[in-house]
Amino acid sequence: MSLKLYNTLTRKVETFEPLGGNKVRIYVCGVTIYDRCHLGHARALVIFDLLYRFLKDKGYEVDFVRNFTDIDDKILSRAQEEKVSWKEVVQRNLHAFQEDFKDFGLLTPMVEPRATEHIADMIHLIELLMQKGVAYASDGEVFFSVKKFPAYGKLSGQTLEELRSGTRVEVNPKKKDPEDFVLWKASREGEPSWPSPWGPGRPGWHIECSAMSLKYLGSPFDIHGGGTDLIFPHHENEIAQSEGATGKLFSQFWIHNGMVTLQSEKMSKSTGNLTRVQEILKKYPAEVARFFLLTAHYRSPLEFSWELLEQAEKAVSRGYTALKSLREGLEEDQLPDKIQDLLPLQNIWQRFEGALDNDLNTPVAIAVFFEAVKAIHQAFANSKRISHSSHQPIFEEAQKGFRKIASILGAFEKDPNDYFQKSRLTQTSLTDSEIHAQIRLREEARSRKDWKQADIIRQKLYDEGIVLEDTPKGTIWKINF
RNA sequence: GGCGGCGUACCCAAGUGGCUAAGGGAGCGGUCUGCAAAACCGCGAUUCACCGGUUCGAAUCCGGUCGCCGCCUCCA
Repeated sequence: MSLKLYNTLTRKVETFEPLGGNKVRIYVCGVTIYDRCHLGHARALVIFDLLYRFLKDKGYEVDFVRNFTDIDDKILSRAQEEKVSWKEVVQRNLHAFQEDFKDFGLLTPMVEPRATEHIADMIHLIELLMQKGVAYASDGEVFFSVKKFPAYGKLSGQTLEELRSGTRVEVNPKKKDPEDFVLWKASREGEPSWPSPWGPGRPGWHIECSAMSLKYLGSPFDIHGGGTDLIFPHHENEIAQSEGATGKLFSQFWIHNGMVTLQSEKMSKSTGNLTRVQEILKKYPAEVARFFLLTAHYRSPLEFSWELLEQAEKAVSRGYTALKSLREGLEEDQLPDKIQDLLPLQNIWQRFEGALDNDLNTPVAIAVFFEAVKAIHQAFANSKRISHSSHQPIFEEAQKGFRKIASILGAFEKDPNDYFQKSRLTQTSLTDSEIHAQIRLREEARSRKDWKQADIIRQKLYDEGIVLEDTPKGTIWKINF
């Protein structure tokens, strides 16, 4: 099975083959830490995390780099607004990032470089660009000369003229051509600055990603990722800088994820049209958010609403319910003696992998998972459970497949009981033992057929966010999301 | 204006030339249950924005129309 990915550079789905044998090198643009992250950031993080997991599973040795932009105009203006130091803004939002994403199942990248820790690398790169004659200094600033790089526009599919016609920003008079972009900025009074051959200043936005990716991955490397909104100008400029400096191809694949929308409009920090990760985690486990982000293909826009998140939660619960039956059936050696339809349970991993091989088609991959979930439910609902079921090998195989799938999705990895009972803090103030005490009281009421009292207890728990289910094995409880 | 993409059931979402148009959620009827919940069974798009065309055959290819979105400015 070979992985096919849509390459923005060629605008085609292409078979992915690493440049360096078994080694895959990926660079993904991370976030600028001037504010709390919203769901759009989460989507990019989750999608590239899935790709990372999938490549590792295929046996590749993956060098995965994801940066933090910790110096730029927004950070400075935020610091000014709040009358705190820019370092404080950075530190606070870095903590917030870690807090927001700690339960998202994001694998730790090989390196998470920060721009401010690579100033020297950027200066070197700029010097190299100056030597090559594609960059020029002007009054303490350094610009990249776009017309010296003939391939400019190859990623965004636009010619220089086309890009020019759309120019809406006022032109910095220090530039020779309006499309030139800044590599190094002169610092103003009170702004952070680093010494450089062109005077004290700070790096432009694009140069950090070139410097850090080239440093940790070399070039060419395999995959460069980020949101579609980064294609122009950020990634276009990265290509210009990196290829201009090295004379070599920068990245062979460019993968871009679609935007998360809110009321059909792109989520964006600058417009305030957003839902923060933090808000979502108050109502749902991170796992539900992660699952939700994978329900659409990564290149499509994904509309967020609380109703859609609720739908995702229902789906996750359904999955866990099946995993719970399967797990307990195997543990207790009480498995169905009949299975109506074996197909959905066979080769689930292969079919799941096949879906992801097709340009990371997570909706199909998830559908494969749910076909198997349904088959488990059917078997357990429509057949007697016996010990030493002749179907045990099939169920064991299915469980292995589920585990493998879960390890790629980064969801359904928990003990189902933990998912149902511990996956978030509810509004409930009740402790485990208090809930069990209530359940025991209700059991007593039920045993004397005092249905009224039993229902009062159940309703009381329901009001506390706890749902009871009476099963043949006794009453169990779940958090009601 | 340029570039890219989308429009599939009540909602979300796959399918990119040919088995009965996946999967999830909601709804309705039924089974189970003291009642619920969960789960199961059944129902639900003769149809894929619209109009033409190509083809033995199209949601899938081509042309046009309408509507929506992203980028062209900081942005995942």
